[in-house]
Amino acid sequence: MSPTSAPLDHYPRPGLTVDLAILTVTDADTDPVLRLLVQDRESPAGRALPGGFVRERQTVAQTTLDVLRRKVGVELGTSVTPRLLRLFDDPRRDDRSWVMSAAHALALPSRALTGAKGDLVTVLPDGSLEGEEGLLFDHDEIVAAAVDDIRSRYEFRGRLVGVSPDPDGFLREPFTLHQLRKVHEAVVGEEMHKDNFNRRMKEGLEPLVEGGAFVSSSGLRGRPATLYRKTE
Amino acid sequence: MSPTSAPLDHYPRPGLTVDLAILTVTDADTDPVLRLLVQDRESPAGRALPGGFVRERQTVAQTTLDVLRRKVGVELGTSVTPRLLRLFDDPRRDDRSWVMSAAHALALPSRALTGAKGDLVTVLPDGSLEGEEGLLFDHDEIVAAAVDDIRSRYEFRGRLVGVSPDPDGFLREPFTLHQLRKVHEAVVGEEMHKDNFNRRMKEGLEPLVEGGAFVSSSGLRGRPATLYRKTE
DNA sequence: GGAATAGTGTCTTTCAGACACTATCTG
DNA sequence: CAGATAGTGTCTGAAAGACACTATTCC
Repeated sequence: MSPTSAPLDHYPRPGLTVDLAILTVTDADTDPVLRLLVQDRESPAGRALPGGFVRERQTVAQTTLDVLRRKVGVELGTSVTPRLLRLFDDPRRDDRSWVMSAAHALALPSRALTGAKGDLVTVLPDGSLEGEEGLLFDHDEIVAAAVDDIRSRYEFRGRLVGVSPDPDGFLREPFTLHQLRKVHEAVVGEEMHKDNFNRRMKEGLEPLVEGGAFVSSSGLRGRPATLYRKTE
Repeated sequence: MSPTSAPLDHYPRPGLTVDLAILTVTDADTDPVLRLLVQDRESPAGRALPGGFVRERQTVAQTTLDVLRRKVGVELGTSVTPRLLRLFDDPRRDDRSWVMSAAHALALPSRALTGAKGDLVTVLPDGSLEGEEGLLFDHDEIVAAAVDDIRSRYEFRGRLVGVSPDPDGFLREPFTLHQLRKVHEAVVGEEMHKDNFNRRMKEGLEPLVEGGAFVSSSGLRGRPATLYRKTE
């Protein structure tokens, strides 16, 4: 960064926005579905991801919180951890001005999105959005990158690579292994073997055995399942 | 990106620079060593990575080529593929102006860096730079991220994860498995088992058997090694 | 008892890690 | 021949995939 000559501000600068692909899992404890927040826009009319400019001397993290508050209508603490996907830098991507987008993926539990402006659209197993024709700008690309990103964190890729039980806190603790598996299947879009899944997940979990903490998870019949919470 | 209201250019914009952690392997075919390009600077005096501002309506890729030409003194085609590491966005990281850095890692064969301005500093196995006191700005962080990045692409992480033989073209084809292993060891900073390494790498290679294409690789004595080139 | 769900045991396959051996060259 | 390097064969252990079985509940 920074040139060897003195004047730093003599050249035109790009506008910089933060666009957020906000992913969540609705009904995580009963019937989990991976969904993405999409909003309506007016100036270029259509559907798009929430986003906003990085204001003076603000960071990307601050801008993320700002977008969540002003555009999404959700107040969140600093526990939010957006993941940078790519920098979208085609100078013609917005014909009104020279604007780059720092595209981020953000995974939030659905309870953090109650009352959020926009629609939670189902992400289909092939990664496309149910019922969406095509988003504005290059936002379809951002969505594809965000879905790839979250799936790569939940898939059993390779073997040694550890997959933590519920890294994004979609489920409220404690939860059963059945519930956890259904969440993972919703995110990845593929079914998983019950026994193998449980075997691997148990390493990052500890059972609640205090006073028969069991629950008849998915329905009415059947043996009650052990409740777990994350270790550490 | 883009707000719902009309005026787009009314707010201050950040300067945006591209900083390059240029990694290479010197003497790839004889005695490979992982090195990083570091330059002297004057305005803040010290050592730093090459970098430069993104000029009007330019892309990151164009800026990368521009930095390579003007700051490094190397002319390269569009085959260059920088990898975005992080966006360094602390508003105080440069006290002269509001400047963000899109930090990129770039792996180049040493022959592409002949005559480059700056020093090729050895990257030690622990990831530090031999003989460097500390780079300007947050460039030490960028170096750490770049070394992690290239190592993650050469390590055998997990099992199924394929590691391609020479993704950055450090070696000129054809090469022996011995040469290839020494290059991987130089990048990762750890020794590897000869037999296991060969077994895995052979999947991405095909032997040259035309007319006894053998070479006495690492020295003078011993059985000559088979030469390989990458498949596809 | 029967249906439904939870949980365990274990066999097979795959592949990394490790070791030992054979093969082919130079001097 | 000895020394050096290239290359192969094979055993072991860890972990995933798959299947079958047992356990506990509600009806």
